[in-house]
Amino acid sequence: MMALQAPIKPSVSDDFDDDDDAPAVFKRSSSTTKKNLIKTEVKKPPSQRNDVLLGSSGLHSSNGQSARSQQGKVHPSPKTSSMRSPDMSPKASSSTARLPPVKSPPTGLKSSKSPDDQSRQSSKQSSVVATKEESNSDSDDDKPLSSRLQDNSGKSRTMPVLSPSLGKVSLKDSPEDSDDEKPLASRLPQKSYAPTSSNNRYASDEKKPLVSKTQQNGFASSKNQAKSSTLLNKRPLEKTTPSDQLLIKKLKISDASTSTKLKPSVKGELESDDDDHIPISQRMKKPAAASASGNKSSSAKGSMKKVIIKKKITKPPTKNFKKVMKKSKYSKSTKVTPTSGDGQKKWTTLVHNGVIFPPPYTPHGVKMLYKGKPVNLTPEQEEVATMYAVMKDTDYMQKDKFKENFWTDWKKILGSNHVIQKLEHCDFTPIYDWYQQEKEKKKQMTKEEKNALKEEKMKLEEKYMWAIVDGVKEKVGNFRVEPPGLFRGRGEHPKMGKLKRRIRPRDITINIGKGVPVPECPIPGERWKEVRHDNTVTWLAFWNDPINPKEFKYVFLAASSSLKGQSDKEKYEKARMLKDYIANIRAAYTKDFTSKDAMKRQIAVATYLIDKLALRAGNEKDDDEADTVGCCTLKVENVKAISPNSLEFNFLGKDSIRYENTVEVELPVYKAIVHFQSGKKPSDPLFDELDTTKLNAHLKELMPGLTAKVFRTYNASVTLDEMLSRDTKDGEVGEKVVVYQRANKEVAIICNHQRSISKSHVAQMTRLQEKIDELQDNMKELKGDLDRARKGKPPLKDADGKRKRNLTPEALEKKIAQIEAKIEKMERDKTTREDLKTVALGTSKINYLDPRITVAWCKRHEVPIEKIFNKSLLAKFAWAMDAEPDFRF
DNA sequence: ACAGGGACTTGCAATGAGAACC
DNA sequence: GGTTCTCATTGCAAGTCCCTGT
Repeated sequence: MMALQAPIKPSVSDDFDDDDDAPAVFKRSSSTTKKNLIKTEVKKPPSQRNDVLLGSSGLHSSNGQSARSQQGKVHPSPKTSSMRSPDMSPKASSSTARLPPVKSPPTGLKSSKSPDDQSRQSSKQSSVVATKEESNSDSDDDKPLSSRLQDNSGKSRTMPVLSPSLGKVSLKDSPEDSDDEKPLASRLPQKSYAPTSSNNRYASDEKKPLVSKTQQNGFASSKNQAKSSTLLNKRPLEKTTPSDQLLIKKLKISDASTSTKLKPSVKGELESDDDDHIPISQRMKKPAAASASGNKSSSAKGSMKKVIIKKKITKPPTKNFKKVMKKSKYSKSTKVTPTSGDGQKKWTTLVHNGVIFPPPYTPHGVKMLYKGKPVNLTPEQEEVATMYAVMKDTDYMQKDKFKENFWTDWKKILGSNHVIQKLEHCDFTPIYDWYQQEKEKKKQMTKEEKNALKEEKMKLEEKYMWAIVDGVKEKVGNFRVEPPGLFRGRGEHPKMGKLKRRIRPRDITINIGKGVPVPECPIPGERWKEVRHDNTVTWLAFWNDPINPKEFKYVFLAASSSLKGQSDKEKYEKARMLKDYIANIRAAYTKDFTSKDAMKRQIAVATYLIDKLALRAGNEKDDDEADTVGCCTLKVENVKAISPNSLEFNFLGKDSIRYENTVEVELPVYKAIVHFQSGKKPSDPLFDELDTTKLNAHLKELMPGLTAKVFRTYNASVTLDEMLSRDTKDGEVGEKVVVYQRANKEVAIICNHQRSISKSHVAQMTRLQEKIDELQDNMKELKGDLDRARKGKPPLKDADGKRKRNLTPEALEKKIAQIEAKIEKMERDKTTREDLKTVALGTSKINYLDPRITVAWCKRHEVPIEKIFNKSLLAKFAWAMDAEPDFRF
């Protein structure tokens, strides 16, 4: 509950500023999350991910290594899994060396009934397989990538896109639900602009359900459209074009032309907005369009137009307040501008209301015990004690580092003469119990009460939710200032448990358009640290992170905004561009595996790993962060060479998620790794000549704008595109969705996106099995009845001794068939669930899979887009909704 | 070259809300 | 109609990578 908030008093906070520095040394003992723990502790089976939590309870076992030593830490034995191959490039497989040989057959989810590991493993393999289909494998692998690649490229590529499709696109015939109005507006524009490829129709307001709109527009849903789409399934053959280059350039270029925007906003609009709302719809950046089409520049500019929409709002009664909108005056025009590059102008006018602060702390007065006796605490002291008390059943309480850091900070607030002298003698239970009660009370509130609260909160926050960027109303992402709390670092973070002090207005820098009113500081008597008018950045506000004052916390627009959409699109365009370069890049690094120049050799091998395994770049980290690594920071101990040519990886990556994988690599790579390791200690860097700056500088020579992370996007999207086109068969929508999920899962595995097993997983599986058993018994009985019925006998009595209805054999057969189908479906669910228990599909969907692949596939196969994208993804990917059915990554 | 500031993307977990279930 | 389950949304930590000043 809210109890935790603290008064704005500075006190707490200030003190801590300085001490961030925690001790440099820390041990990495247990892992933080369960996962981690587990991972470490348990050894898992083969699959890479292994890890996850199995049983663990949360204890941590610490291995106790010091940070530095950490390097030396030992990991559990790795398991080998097969790997997946990275590249799944379209054709893939074969050639790619990347892929490891797979042994097992691919198969889908079904197959995987096996136990987890297995399944997981299989899955990976499957991927591989897939790719390999043709397979062959190994041999090829070895071959020069280039060669393979070439193929790839040749085949699949499509470069197209550029042209916008005009007609097709969006249409939305369907009336919108509620707001027709809006939609129209939005739609119209699109069409009109058509040429641009993407126009975003963006929903204008987030408030409104984008979904609906999109849906409507959407393709799949409507038959008609669908049809049309189906027609074309062709994929463009075009090849790469210079356009790419342009694209790149554009990236850099600033868009000078900013377009016009419509009415710049006026001041106050936001506030007032009550009346208006609605946003804009479409905006898209034309740039995109442009990009797509090769020359973007010119066209882009020209095309802008603005649309204005007016709408009225219907304010829904309370329930939907969220959706309420008003008519908006801001419309969006399509403006050109790309914005990508840095230094470039990102906006012309920017109006917003700043940020909202958490409420001050309200003391609850519940006394904790010290050596069994109640203690009086000041509100400041109580606030921090409560933060700690509330974390009683988290894994953090098992960590000495957490407790130590907390104690250090809390002690400062208590003062040296306080009765409380040792954390061990503290008993926070009374506060914990009070907290649980509050939680319970909250849960018990009636719907009306809950709604009233919600509405109240909404009222308070509404004005902060929106910004007007170049005349268009856009949702703000995180307008709430982070409340004070105990820092929850992931993994063995040396600063876990430290007090994250309250942020005050004087910590915050506001960025807003010139000439518009500066947001009023919500806390009387205080003021902002600074007000800037920097239109080369997209943040609306920032403050220094209290835990690490060198870092910042920014307030940005929401993912659904056009600014974000634009850069998202650029990201994918860059990854698509890589398609045209990948063959040469692979050829080049393959050649350098044996270079005499050590740095070159390291760059080659690192690039290979990044390409093949989708590893992250691996920037250097400070000692006051969790000890995790990426490609460039791999340590000798993280890779084990297994003769004749396999590498076993085992390290903690981003978020301290363990990466475990054993892969067969090309012999020169194997030899190079062995060489890099020779004469080094386990904790020494594997790539001693390398860092991400050098690596990226090199990549940029191969393709403009290329950096290590582009490979992840590329491999993820290529894999999806390929699997979808290869595996989608005619059939029911549900089956197609399964194909999609399978591809999505493959990508998640490639990217090592994990999630912890839910607490109820086992119970759920058990329940499912029980149901299946029950159905099976049921079926057995029916079969008996069927036999009897065929012989003209009446059915036996049921378990309760009651008489059953006398059914005809036909009826019984039908019933049996139904149950069989049901059982089958449940078995499938069970497998899928088991299979996905540690795989997180969401991250790749949000960050790595080009939404146009999905949109095009949905159009081609008449799958409603809402089956794949939820409401927020639809909003985020509004820029991709008019992808042509034949779009290929 | 390089360290470090700075801006933005990516990622898992916690929350919350709605759907399914009993 | 309340409870449990699911899935979407939010929160914020943790990466990547660019850029600048020295």
